[in-house]
Amino acid sequence: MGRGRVQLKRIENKINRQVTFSKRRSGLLKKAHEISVLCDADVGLIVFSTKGKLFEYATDSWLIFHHLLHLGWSET
Amino acid sequence: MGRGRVQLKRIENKINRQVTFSKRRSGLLKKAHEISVLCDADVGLIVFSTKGKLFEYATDSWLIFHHLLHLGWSET
DNA sequence: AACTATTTATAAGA
DNA sequence: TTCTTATAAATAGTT
Repeated sequence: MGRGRVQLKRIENKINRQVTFSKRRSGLLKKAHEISVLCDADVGLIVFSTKGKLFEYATDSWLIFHHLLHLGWSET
Repeated sequence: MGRGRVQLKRIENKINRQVTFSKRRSGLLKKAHEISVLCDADVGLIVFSTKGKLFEYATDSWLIFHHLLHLGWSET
């Protein structure tokens, strides 16, 4: 989107990478919220910056946990 | 987007909700992948359909796990 | 941090 | 349910 095409490769310029990260993180969290509301779906999203800072969205951690258990992840 | 404005509320029509879920899930996974590549970020995304079917995207589960440990989630 | 020119996502429709 | 198209929304580059 925007004024140029997106090349799906790491943005080498550090400033540009940080700015894009901030913009797209915001958009991603918004869309995670929208699909959960519109489609009544459980969603869990975690995003880490290069520096290890955590950003997350979750509809209901426990529902997701129960889903995972049902899928057989209890032994992990 | 599309031919009408989005009302942020549960789509009552089951067919429309399923169609929207399928479309938006695809878009969300794509954007999760894009931000991870463009911004060199670790991302974990899980989406459950109403029926409990799992869809997911993760850059590297172990990296995320290590991030979580660093944040003090080791006791959960 | 705001602004827009464009690209991208997608709601409806076929 | 896959393809198309009009339009809304996201966002890349700019200021």
